[in-house]
Amino acid sequence: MEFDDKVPIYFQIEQYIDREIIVGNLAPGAQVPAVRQLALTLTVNVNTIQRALAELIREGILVSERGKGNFVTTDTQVLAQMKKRVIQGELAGTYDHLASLGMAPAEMVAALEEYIKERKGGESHD
Amino acid sequence: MEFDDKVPIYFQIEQYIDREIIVGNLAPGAQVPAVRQLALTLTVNVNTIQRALAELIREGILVSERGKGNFVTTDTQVLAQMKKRVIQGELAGTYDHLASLGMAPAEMVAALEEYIKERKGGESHD
DNA sequence: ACCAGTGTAATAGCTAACTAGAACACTCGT
DNA sequence: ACGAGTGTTCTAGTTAGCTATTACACTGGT
Repeated sequence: MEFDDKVPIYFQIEQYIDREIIVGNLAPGAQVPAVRQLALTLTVNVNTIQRALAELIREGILVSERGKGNFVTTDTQVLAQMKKRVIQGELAGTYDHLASLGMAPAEMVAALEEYIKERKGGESHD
Repeated sequence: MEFDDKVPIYFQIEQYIDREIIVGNLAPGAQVPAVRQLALTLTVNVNTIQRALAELIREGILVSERGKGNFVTTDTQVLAQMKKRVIQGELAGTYDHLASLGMAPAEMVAALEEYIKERKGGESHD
């Protein structure tokens, strides 16, 4: 997996797992791949995986069962909150940044629409 | 100044100065505050300021004149490019993140509009 | 009882980011 | 020539993040 070297890997892994859950690749109650397996897949050290998972466990997103594995919580309330938090966080960051560039809310929407349009036009190559 | 401890301070300073230029607080040709002054204002070390400025100088956004100071370039072309790059980068990040959550472009626009609406409603407190 | 698979913890070492402090180089006004 | 203000460079030390490696603890199947 590729990481942005501007932000801690353990944090990016947290976000990665959040997304896997939101998208549905990891359903409520499902077992998360073993830490050693994740370490291989993401090509990072077990300790780094552990650090990411520890935070998710602390938040109640994951539940750890020693000797068995780590599992996605079945508390859909918690998962729904997490999803909302992730999306709101994304939008809030964009909003704040664009606002600090002197952009009005309406302009932000317009800019996003414009960006999407441009992106659709020229995404054949890569 | 407050920093996000998830990303290097020198990088956040780069972005801060980019924004000051885009907004117009730092006009083309204007002198940037002295490094020691910036260090005080932003409560970081001179070396950290230097590292941020060095990158901006490398990019041609700033021009360094030893003994005189650092100045915003008068090359409006470079500044326009920088502005576009900053805004596009912002939108691209949001787009990619939301797309990885399984969101379609139209939904992103809707989510942003929704967020703006909610924000307007409850931003009296703080 | 054993073993394979799992999570957990601890140690040691590396590097990037940041800080502190000092020294150096240049410009301008006097 | 000097001094104040500026950028530039260097050394030393701290901390956070990551890696490598090892050991420990628990579960479930045989």
